[in-house]
Amino acid sequence: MSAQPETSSGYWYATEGQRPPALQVLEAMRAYRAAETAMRLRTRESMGMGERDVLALRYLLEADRAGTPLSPRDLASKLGISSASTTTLLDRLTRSGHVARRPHPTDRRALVIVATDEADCEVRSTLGAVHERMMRAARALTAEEAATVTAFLHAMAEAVEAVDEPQSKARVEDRRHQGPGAA
Amino acid sequence: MSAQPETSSGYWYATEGQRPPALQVLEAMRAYRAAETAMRLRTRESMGMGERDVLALRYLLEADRAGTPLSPRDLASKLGISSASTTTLLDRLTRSGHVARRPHPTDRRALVIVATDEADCEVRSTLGAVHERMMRAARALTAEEAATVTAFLHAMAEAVEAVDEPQSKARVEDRRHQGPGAA
DNA sequence: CAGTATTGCTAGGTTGTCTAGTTATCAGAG
DNA sequence: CTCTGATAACTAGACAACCTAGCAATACTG
Repeated sequence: MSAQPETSSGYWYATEGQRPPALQVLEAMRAYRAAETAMRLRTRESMGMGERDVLALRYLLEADRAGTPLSPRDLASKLGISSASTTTLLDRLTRSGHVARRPHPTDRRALVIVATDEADCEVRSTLGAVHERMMRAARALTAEEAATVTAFLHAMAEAVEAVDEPQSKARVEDRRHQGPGAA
Repeated sequence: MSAQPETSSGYWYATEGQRPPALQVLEAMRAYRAAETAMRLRTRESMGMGERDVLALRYLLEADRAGTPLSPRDLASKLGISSASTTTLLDRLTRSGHVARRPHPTDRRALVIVATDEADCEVRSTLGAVHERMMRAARALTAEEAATVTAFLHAMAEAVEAVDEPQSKARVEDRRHQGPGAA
């Protein structure tokens, strides 16, 4: 976690005891990410399921609430896994009592996956509190602050999303020598 | 993994005129997380390795730069995996030429893992640009804005971290007993 | 009604993780 | 110095979750 200063920037705040605000921000991002990852791990363990199962359950609950239940196909595309994996995932979730397969009202070869009340309660008890706390923190911001944070997060998402890939997923040897020296 | 936030949000506050800023913030958080997840997936595929391998490589490079190289044991605890998994992980990374096992200077049963220059270049070329863009976005903030964002992120991390309240496990009877990743 | 597309499931194979046990080395007690 | 327990990394075997390929049932279309 060494946040070393950019040598090119030349500014260094060591004597003031304060580092450049930009570094503090990025470090806060990292800290949040770490905290979230840890939370996910705890959830995963507490519910005795894998990461994907939790995510699938969240999608299902969300869809249930929205009144647009999901089929295994929808779930597969949302999760980015294959149809076969979705079948086994639903087997797991069905066996553990979190979801149920219902026949599709109009398409007799399709299914509708519904989350059980137990799953709803369980997810709510583990993730609802977290969401509530996050919401509280977000509500504590003034409108201006919220706008600042939102804009920044969008900028970050854009920064992460913009991938200029001069090289495709070809072999690695091709780009072993181009160090952008951007550090 | 682009979803429906734009449509739903636009649909939503079109009549209201203003949506609660807190919701916008939380949605921006979600959007950022999705973008980052997608980026990780791209990186993972571009480098032809698993998620953990990339993370391990980042830890190793970071430690190398800090002058405090890691042993397999350190890596295992940082990654939260077992000693055996670490061995196979190092086998993979060694075989692909990303790291090398060196003898520990003082402890003859221990090892020191060093990342190769190729790995350094590779990670820099894939993640360096992203980091640079993030840094630019962070630097674009005024000191006040940065303070706001930092404080908010810390609040969020705290919200996510404090999850140790008693959960009702009443409905949980048929869960697995040996969850993956159990420490 | 025939032909194609789609849905979910099954079979077989790959990968990454785990637990348990082994070997080599270290550190401390006698 | 030697013996004993702890530690570091590795090996072996098993398991969970994913994938691709292919199948039966059903929907849609000409």
